[in-house]
Amino acid sequence: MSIAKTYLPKEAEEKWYNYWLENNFFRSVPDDREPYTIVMPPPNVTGVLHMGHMLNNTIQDVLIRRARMKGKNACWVPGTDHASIATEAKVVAMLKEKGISKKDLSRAEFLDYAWEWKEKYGGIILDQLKKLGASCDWERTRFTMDDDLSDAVIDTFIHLYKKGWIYRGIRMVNWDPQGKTAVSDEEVIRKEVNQKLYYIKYFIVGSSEFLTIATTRPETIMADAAICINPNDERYTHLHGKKVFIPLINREIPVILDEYVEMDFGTGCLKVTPAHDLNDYELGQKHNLPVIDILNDDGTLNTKAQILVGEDRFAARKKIAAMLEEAGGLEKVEEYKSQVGFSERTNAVIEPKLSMQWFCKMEEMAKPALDYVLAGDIKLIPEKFINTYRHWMENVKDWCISRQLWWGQQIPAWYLPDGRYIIAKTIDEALEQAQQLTQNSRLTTQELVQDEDVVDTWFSSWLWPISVFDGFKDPENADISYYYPTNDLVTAPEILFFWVARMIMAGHEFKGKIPFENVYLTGIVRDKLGRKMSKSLGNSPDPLDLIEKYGADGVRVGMLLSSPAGNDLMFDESHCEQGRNFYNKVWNAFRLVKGWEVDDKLDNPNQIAIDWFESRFNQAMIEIEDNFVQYRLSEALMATYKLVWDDFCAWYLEMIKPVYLQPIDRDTYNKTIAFFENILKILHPFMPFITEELWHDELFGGRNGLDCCIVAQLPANGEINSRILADVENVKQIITQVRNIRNSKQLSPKEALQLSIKSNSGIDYLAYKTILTRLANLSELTLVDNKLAGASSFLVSTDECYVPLNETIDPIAESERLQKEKEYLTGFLKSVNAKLGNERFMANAKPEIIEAEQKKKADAEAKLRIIDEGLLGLAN
RNA sequence: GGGAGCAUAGCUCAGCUGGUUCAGAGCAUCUGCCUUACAAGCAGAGGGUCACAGGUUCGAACCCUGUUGCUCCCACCA
Repeated sequence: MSIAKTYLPKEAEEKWYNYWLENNFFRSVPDDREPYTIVMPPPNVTGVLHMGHMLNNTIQDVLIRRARMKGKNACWVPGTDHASIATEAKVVAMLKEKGISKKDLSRAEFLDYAWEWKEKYGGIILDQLKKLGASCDWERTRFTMDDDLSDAVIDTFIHLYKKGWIYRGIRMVNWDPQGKTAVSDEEVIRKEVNQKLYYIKYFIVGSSEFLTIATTRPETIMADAAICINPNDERYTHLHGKKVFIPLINREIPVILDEYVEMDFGTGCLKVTPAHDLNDYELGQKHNLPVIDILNDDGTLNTKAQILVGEDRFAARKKIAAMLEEAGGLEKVEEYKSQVGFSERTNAVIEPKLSMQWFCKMEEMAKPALDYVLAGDIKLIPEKFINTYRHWMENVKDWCISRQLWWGQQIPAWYLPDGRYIIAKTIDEALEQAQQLTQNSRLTTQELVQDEDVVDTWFSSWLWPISVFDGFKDPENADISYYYPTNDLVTAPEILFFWVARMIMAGHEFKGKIPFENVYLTGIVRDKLGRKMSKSLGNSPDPLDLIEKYGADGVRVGMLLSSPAGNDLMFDESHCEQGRNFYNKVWNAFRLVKGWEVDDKLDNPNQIAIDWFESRFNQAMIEIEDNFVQYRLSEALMATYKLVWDDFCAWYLEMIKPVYLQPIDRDTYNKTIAFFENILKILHPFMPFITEELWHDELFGGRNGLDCCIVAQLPANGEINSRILADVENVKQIITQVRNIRNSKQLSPKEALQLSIKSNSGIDYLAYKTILTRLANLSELTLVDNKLAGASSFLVSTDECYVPLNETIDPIAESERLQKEKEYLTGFLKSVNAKLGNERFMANAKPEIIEAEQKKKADAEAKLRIIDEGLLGLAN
């Protein structure tokens, strides 16, 4: 039977994922063990797996799997977010294709379609995560619009309302004319855009004079309520108290005075349009100006505009400009760069719009949430985000939580015929309260109208760490008591405010506790050119294609290889290739060991190699653990990678590998299998599939049933023999040097060489004879007391090594080589001596540093002596 | 406009409270090898005035100041 040279992951991936599922390895229920919990940032139901998800969920899975293998009760809760705007937009588009308009549907009918859509497409992204190997407890899968979770949303709304933290008011909000809803400040993305600055003439009433204002939005002139100038602006004192005509529609508006206007910006005259600009609104409030809203919800002009009614705002802009031009009302047009807000969800240009919305007060909730982070109760990784977080929390603004949509939790406000409203969970409760309020017991539910709006999606996801464990329905239930607070949250810095900050607030407000201990903020996945990977740019590879090509293990390794926390990840497919090469290396190490035959009669000649690797492994375990503690996952992986590839494959296996077709002794064999098993364990969190596949191979005892790698326990810390580690370093150097001689003399690797060592360090190289002979391909190894003339020589620490060759050594060249080395050592020694002779150094440096310097000095002096002897020998 | 961060080999990044380890890793590169585990491999090698300019220090990639370039976050200048 022969085993393929390359490992093909596909079959194993499906087999083992199903096996894990069938045997409930992902399942977590409270027990005596210590819990380790992660709640997955719920991806949007509309989402398709992208590289950001891949990175995020790979990290979470590595953490979860490692915790599981450390004996913790690991629970990873998956789920999806209903994403009201995005989903509603998708459903509207889907209906449009069917020839159905949202307007023609009742709310209930629309929601039926939406749920149908969700059932059909909403699970796709979670299924994709399974391909990656995500070991979530799928039985705990939640959706932010599950009945329980929606109940929690309504309950918290009522709770906060009762506290006086939720209120209703007319405010200037960010209006998304495409989604036809308000969005929160955080959902507005500002981008610099090239615009035109139009200079428009406003004629003064009763005069042929005019003033000029500069605006980027000429289509809003019909909504102007005043022109504002700075009272100190001497250019315009003659305009005080005057009125001007709005061009084209000739409506009279006053000239008002306010120091808000910058004299040296533009023309120093500002058109005040309270309905369409936040500052203008405030200015309007101050000066009692009327609010003239000339826009419909979809961004077209309404009848109040008087002209261009029904035209889209951007079409109207061009037309107004043309009309002004024609009427001679346009002085000039300049190119101008300015910030424009775009909707995060629909990418439409945000329109400031005055409307009645629900708000949630933030100030009091922000305070404790900030304190948790500043006090270190919650750690942000990397720490640099603490500053950003603080800045936001200290300047937090009230949260506009209502959305003019149907997909989501409907606001539990019930309006009475007289316009007053009741906040209640059900219509019956509302009726009861309404009857009391109005003293009218004949009031019926027919007369109550529920608020049409739904709450912001984040108003449900901020409850996620609590609501997934039913912490609202049943605050003391076994799950929430056991799993909450969760341990790690892995998410993108982009949603630090949207989500992370608000979860902390909710955790404090509703549980009196932090929701998680550590927040690992991943970077943004970018392409090689540094551009953010996005669907619209088309620069993002399809993760499923990558898995198909490199295997899930390969992609996981690829994602992790260069992704330090908080730093952006320049994604390069070659990393996945490296991941694939890596598991193939493991596969081939397996093939090697698998091919060995054991002879029980043989003695073990490899004890020293075994002792060395054991120490090396234990050393690496500490290093890896340390990296995990610091959330340096890519470094933990790299340490593992080097341990497996370099130490285990390139050194250890080569040291003990029997000659072709020769059997191996029982002891070495068993120890090697044990090492390999440990390697499978530490690799498992990174590469779950191949490790599980090998774990069950006959080589490792043909395990079956519940004995799986996924639940194997990581090896305990073992002893580290630093002496052997140091000695082997010398041995390895000698091997490399001999190979180097062979290489530089262009000798065949097959040609065995003689090696003589004069061991000044006291290392007994004969103990390493097997290793040296095999790896350096020696015909003979001897220890000598004297220098060997006429041989190629090199120094490893203070040990002199001689390789006699069938050629005469050129004494001049050799002398030059030694001279060069001597020069370096002398210089080095000089600097060390300078330090040791420096009073200030001796006074200020730490003792261990001084000690290290003294050791360096001794080493360098010893080497110098040896070189001098060599030079002397050559001279004779 | 305010704030934060980054700048180290061709690329992606380490470099912990300043101490020579003539600055490290992985990948890529170059040379030689199809050596019976692996060419998705093996062996070996080369490669950096640590962005620039000053300063502090016995000593600076690391601390301070300035300059340049880049990134991100926040902000209502028409």
